[in-house]
Amino acid sequence: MTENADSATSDEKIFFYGRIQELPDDVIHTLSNDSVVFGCDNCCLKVLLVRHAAGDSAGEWALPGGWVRFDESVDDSAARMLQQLTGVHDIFLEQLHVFSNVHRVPHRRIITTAYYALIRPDDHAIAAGHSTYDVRWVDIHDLPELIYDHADIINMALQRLRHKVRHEPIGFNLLNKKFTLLQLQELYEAILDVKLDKPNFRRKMLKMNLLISSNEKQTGVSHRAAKLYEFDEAVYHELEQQGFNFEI
Amino acid sequence: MTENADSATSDEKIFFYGRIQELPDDVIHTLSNDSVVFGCDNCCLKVLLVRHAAGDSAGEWALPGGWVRFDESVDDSAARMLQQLTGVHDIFLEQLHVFSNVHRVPHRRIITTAYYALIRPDDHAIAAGHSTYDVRWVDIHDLPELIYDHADIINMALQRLRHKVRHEPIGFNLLNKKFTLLQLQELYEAILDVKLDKPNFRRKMLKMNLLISSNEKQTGVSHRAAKLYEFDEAVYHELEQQGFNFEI
DNA sequence: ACAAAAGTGTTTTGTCTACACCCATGC
DNA sequence: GCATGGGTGTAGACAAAACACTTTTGT
Repeated sequence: MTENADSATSDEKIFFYGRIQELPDDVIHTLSNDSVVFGCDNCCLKVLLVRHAAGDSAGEWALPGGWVRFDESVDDSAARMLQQLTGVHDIFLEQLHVFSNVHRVPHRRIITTAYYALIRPDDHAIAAGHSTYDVRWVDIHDLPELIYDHADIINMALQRLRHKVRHEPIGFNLLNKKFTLLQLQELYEAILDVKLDKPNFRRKMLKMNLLISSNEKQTGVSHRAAKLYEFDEAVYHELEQQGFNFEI
Repeated sequence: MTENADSATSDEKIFFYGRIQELPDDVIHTLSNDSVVFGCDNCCLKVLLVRHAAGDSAGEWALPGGWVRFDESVDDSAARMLQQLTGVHDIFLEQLHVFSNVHRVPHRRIITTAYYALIRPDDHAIAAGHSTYDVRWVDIHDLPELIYDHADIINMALQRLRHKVRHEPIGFNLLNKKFTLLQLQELYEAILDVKLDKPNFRRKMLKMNLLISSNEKQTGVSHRAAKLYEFDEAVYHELEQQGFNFEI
């Protein structure tokens, strides 16, 4: 993963690549990346969107994205972009799909590899605090109009997230390291847009043996404090080898 | 889907793009496609590989692949390549992953979008009958050494197939339109590399209501002829809307 | 008759669901 | 003491696994 975040000029290259007429020399001009960054706050599923503060594209919302440099893989370019945007690395980041319709960007041929990323509440602030551009968490039910095919990209990302979250324990990447069972349940309810039965959800989760019960408890709540759990990645990978099937 | 299969020169462009030093003008020079074409024969899972008959790459096996033209999407480029290779269109064809390591192809920067395809026994002959190049079905357990990162690509495709086949009824694309329940079972056994219980498998399948029982029976077998079934796509899409979950 | 696969039935075991219930804590 | 969520128990419906069994057909 390349990591030369010389912000001043790099940021210029990251956002709204489509609108920058003079491209840098070190990028592949037909290839970009775009990321759907999911976050979960107050039981709402949100997506990170960016908007140019000024210029002819002012006011238009888009997914954060950037160019692919000659000296990096496409995956790395997406990770670099995310690192510059959120300040966080080692984020859950996976390829979603290549969007390559000939006319997806007017007057240009730009093929984009779309990614989806999951980030924890602890890291939300960093993302939202970007200065030069308008960067904002937007509720998934309340998306503005977006440039190009970015709405399609979000759509597919959401479908993929919904599907994947039911078959693999990736949801944990949307929670802080330690969480209560109810938080986990509410996360699933937010993503899948369903109501789940509390006792049954608890049992199902606990029976999988994927949760390490820390000895800590919730603090600052006006009711009985819940136990905090952590996701046990090691056990998961073991079980995975044995053909274990995570199902929610 | 573009369909100008002027074989003579087009075939030249399709195979072994990596070895062609002079690229055509109408393609994006950094972008290719590669497809893992799965077929199932005699209860064996196979992959379609190609080999140059002559030249300095003679004897080296590779996935069938080609360049992406300026006037087509990447998906279309893969479909076109497959159509030229197998003579069949409307094949099951899905994006797998973008492979973009900087050094995946020596001395060049080529980013490939990998696909996986499923084709029916009825169409195997066409594929294998290609003239100019060596095109061959190879058992998945008996793969030769492959150029570049093509082994990785097959690996990922196999993983994806195994995963997907358990959660979505895509396996039917590897069988002819009409099939017996045992053929279906053997298909699953070949893909997943497991033994399944016949009575239970039958019941599970039939209970899903995804099979139309034609009134025809198997012919030319030296035992009681089995009923032939067809996959009912219409019913599947209905059930899918209602949140139906195909699980094997 | 026998082989080979088609197809059915049954018992056991476990898992999912729905819902009733008690527990701990802050206000 | 009551609201709020934490956490447990349980009966009934339902589905999975294992395996014994009968039926049909070609040789």
